[in-house]
Amino acid sequence: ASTFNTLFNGLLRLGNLGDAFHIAKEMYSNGFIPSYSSLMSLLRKSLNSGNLEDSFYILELMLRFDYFPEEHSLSLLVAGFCRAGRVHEAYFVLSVLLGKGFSPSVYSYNPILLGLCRSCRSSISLAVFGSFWKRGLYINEHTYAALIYGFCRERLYEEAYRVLDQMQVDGFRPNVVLYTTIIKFLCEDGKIEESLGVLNVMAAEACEPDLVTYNVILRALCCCDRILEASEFIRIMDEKGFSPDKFTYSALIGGLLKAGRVGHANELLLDILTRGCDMDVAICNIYFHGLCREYRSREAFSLVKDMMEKGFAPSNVTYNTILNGFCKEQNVEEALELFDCFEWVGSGPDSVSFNTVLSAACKQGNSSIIRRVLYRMEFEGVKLNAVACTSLVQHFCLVGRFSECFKLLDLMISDGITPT
RNA sequence: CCCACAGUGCUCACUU
Repeated sequence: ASTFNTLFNGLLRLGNLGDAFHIAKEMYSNGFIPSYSSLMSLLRKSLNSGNLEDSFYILELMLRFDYFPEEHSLSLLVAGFCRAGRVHEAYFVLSVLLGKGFSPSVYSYNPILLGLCRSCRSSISLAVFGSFWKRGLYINEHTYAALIYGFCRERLYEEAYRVLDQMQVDGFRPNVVLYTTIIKFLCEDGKIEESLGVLNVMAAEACEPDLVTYNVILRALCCCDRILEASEFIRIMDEKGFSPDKFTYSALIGGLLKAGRVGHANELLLDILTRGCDMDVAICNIYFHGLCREYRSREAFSLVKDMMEKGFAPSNVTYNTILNGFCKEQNVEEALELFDCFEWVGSGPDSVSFNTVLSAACKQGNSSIIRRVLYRMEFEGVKLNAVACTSLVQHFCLVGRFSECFKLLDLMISDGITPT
């Protein structure tokens, strides 16, 4: 056993997690027991490296030795799965632990509730919450917040308000973040009056709105061309000592553009850009988008390159905007070539990047480009989503290839993609 | 003791 332990700890210290895990498994099959602290150390390192799979198996091995994980590590694993959209696995981990008599903390089960809510399964989330409640697990304001978030997102406001009431009955006070969440969903759903009502509730509850709250409301007001009310809010903000940030500006400009106030939007945009304090990507992207809308996408692209020389860091949205511009000008083939010219950030081109070119190719009926885009998506591991499927279905219907349409519909059903 | 959980802007098809 001491040989194994020495080896295990050495590998661990070297950061060779794979082999360390292997040794631990060997120990298990030979009837030796590694120490709790060394297995926890392995789990922590694995989690820090961001590998959920390995971490999962390490935890599984620990459970075979009847070791429970540290709360913090467990929450990292659970939250990691949830963030990756793998709520199922997170839930599985937690239920196994519950079955063994372990009592997880809010940090481990709140992410599951939120994960369920993010995937539009708020009712299930509520049921899970109910079962946790019955087991007597402690809950906190985030527990309620997750449910309220989910119900609002699914536009089930009655349910959301019910949870909000219950929360207060249970002795928790809703905070700014929670109220702002509700306000945001109401605004997105076009229920501005109701969202302003929530603002009044906040005032009654002595809960002060913050800059985020105001940014949400300003955007909503600008979107439906209620500029006077927006200016009134700006005055109030000023009175309260809030100074606008980059979110405020992009919310205002974006909202004005949505309302078709191109002139006002440009005025504000140029004002900010020429003042040129710190260049914000999102605000620059709005400008690039404006150029592209006027069929000046090449100009936009050279501008991006020039600005990069001066230290500007484009985002993937910047690149997607340029792609969209090229496609609008019917240069779809060239847009596809641009994929290799961009210095993509993070995990590379995303579904919007591909959808932009794919939908343009579908509109043109250019099956050669469609094939190449699909191939590349496969290669990059980007899955077809509702937007991509809709574009393709439309294209196949147009060219009379109905069998392909049905194949796509099958794929959508099996992948759980909701048609629009 | 610390650490780990929720809210805001910019880009894609359809719809209009």
